[in-house]
Amino acid sequence: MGLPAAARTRADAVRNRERVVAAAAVVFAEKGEAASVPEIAARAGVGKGTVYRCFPTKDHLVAAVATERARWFEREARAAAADADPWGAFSTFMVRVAVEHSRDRGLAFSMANGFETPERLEARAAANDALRELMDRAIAQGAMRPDAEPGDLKVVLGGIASSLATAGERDPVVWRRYAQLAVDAFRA
Amino acid sequence: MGLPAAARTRADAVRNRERVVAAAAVVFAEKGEAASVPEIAARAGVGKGTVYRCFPTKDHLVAAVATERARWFEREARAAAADADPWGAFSTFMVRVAVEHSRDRGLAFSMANGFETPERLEARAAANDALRELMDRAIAQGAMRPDAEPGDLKVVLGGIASSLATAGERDPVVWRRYAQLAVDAFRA
Amino acid sequence: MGLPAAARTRADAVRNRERVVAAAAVVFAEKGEAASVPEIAARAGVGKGTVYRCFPTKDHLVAAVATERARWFEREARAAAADADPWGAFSTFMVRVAVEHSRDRGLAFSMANGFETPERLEARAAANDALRELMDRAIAQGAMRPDAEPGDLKVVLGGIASSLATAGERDPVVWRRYAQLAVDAFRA
Amino acid sequence: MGLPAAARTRADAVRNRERVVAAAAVVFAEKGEAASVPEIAARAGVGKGTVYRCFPTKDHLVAAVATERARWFEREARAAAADADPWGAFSTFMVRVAVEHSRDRGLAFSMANGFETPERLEARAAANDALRELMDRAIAQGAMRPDAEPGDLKVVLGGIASSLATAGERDPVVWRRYAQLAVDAFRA
DNA sequence: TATGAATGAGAATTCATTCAT
DNA sequence: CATGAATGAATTCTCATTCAT
Repeated sequence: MGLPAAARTRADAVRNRERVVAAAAVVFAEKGEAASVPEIAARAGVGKGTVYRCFPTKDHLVAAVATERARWFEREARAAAADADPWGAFSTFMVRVAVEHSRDRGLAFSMANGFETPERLEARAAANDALRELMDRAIAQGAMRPDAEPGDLKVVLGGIASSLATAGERDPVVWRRYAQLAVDAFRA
Repeated sequence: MGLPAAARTRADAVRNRERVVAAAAVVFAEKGEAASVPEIAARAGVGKGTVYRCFPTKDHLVAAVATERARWFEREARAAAADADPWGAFSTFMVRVAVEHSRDRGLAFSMANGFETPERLEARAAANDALRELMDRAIAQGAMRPDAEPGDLKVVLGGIASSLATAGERDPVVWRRYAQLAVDAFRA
Repeated sequence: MGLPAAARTRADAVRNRERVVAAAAVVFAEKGEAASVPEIAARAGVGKGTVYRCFPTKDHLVAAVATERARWFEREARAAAADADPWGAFSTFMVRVAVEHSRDRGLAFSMANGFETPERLEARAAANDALRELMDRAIAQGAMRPDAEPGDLKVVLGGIASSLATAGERDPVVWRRYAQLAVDAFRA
Repeated sequence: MGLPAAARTRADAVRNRERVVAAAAVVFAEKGEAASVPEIAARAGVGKGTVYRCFPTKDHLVAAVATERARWFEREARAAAADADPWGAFSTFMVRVAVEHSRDRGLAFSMANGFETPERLEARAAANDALRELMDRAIAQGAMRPDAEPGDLKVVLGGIASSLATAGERDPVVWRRYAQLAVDAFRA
């Protein structure tokens, strides 16, 4: 009873899709651009074919990872916005993102590569909006330089992330330090 | 003529080595990680075998390019140090490095990859010293945050570079803007 | 309603089988050897599993298409036999078959490939008989070479068909020309 | 002394190239379109890479086989032209070609597939010229239908060949019979 | 010593076929 | 039964590296 056959079958498929995306995130984190589909499939515990069933192309898989990341990014921005102090909110957000980067070396890679699917564009736009709100408040407060833009943050923080990720830095303390450096770059 | 055979041979070898490194720099600049040994050899006008005679591995070749870059980095730092104003010197240096990055897509790549040869380590150390001098003067002047270190610069600027390089940004004006952002991160 | 469950089910199965064969014929006609099971299933509006329920192997499906073709072949031969003039009947038949080939790129393929099922053998034998009758009358009339056999026709016409099909020739006028050439090969 | 280094090295390469083409001809003869590069390489006793070194694409390899065939075709036509009787020459040529087909099942395939390289086009044009001469003489003699063209022969004979090849017919007697049938199709 | 031919591991991708739902 | 998700063998092609000439 309950669900139609199609929906039930999908439970499995969706679960596999998620496993593939998760495995891809891990492998990208470890190998960067050199990650191969066979390895991702192996890590996910599925056959290569399954990966290609979910994602027509490797780039689509990268895009899926990136989309997931953009959504997480937005959630963090919205959560940070709860802070009453605009500059504090921004600062907190940056540090949180940096620390997450220290946990997932693939974050930087996946955010910079892959096919631009509609979902990805949408997720990115939403994240951008959330971030802009965060920044606009800090600018209105007078704490942030008036010409700052969300894109700047992606370049500066994303760059730092890829730099530390490449260097293999895993200590969150270090990441925090650089997040602060990045935050300072946005001071009024 | 005048020279003994051995000397002539060695002269040839050195010249070949240089040609290969130069060609590699160009190809890495154009193709980034996707540069292949055959293409580098062709650009250098030598056979693949010659490349492998000079460098046991592709990674050693990357290291040679990176070494060259580190030396250039040092030269730039020493040149900037000529400026009487410490903070101005630092700022100039950053912008120059950033603009060079905008011209050479392979710079970020070669600085982050490849085997760590002794020459490379040495060149890196020398560049580091030059940079530290630049920064120490700015700190003494009171313009730069006291806890800044050369490594920070590599993370911040190198990160921005890899970020912009990945995005395919070629406009030096944009690079300059981000260089300034990076400079500001070091303000006292 | 009125019918017992088993009968209804079987009716469904038969209908599915027909849909699959029809779809396969269309897809073979369009793509030739490159036709894939997924595409055939999609065109038939059924799942891949259903195709494999009807036909244990892709080759069995090809055989089914070929069987259909053999039956059509027989019908054409019988229809042509209605012509009072034996040689005219033969000639008409050849041209009709050739023109059909020009419309269906998969005809030559399906007639030359696939598993040899009993139905297929039977259909082929029936077609052969019909053709032999057509030819025997032409031989008796004295218009056709006495040693001609149905198999000859398959070689000559089928060969021309595969030749033109491979070349991608779609103009029925051209096919007609070659049909005439083939007919002449059988002149007494 | 004697040859420059480049020419000497090439002796090996040329020999390999020929081995690859020969192996390809054999494998195409056996498997038709289904022939794979790894199998061809194995048969030639070389690595896959060597095949791709000689031929940038599988289609280029097919083209090389076809080019070889076209040259052989021309030689046969020129040889047959030595016969004083035009119709006899034509007839002899057809039979010879047919019998060769009976020995090499890949002939038909390779003549109908693959990339159109300049060499191939040239070889084909030359074969065409030789054939046209043969046919023009037979037409002038009054033995051949005046509208016959070299292209017709390719369709008719090539078609018969692919038909017999597909059927796996290896008996030269049978091929001769069909060659005669084909010849008759060109009678005035 | 320089060359580039040869090699083969490995990557992306497709598709016939099986099987859990 | 029907479905389509999963599988993995096979294919084409690339490229770092070795080695005969």
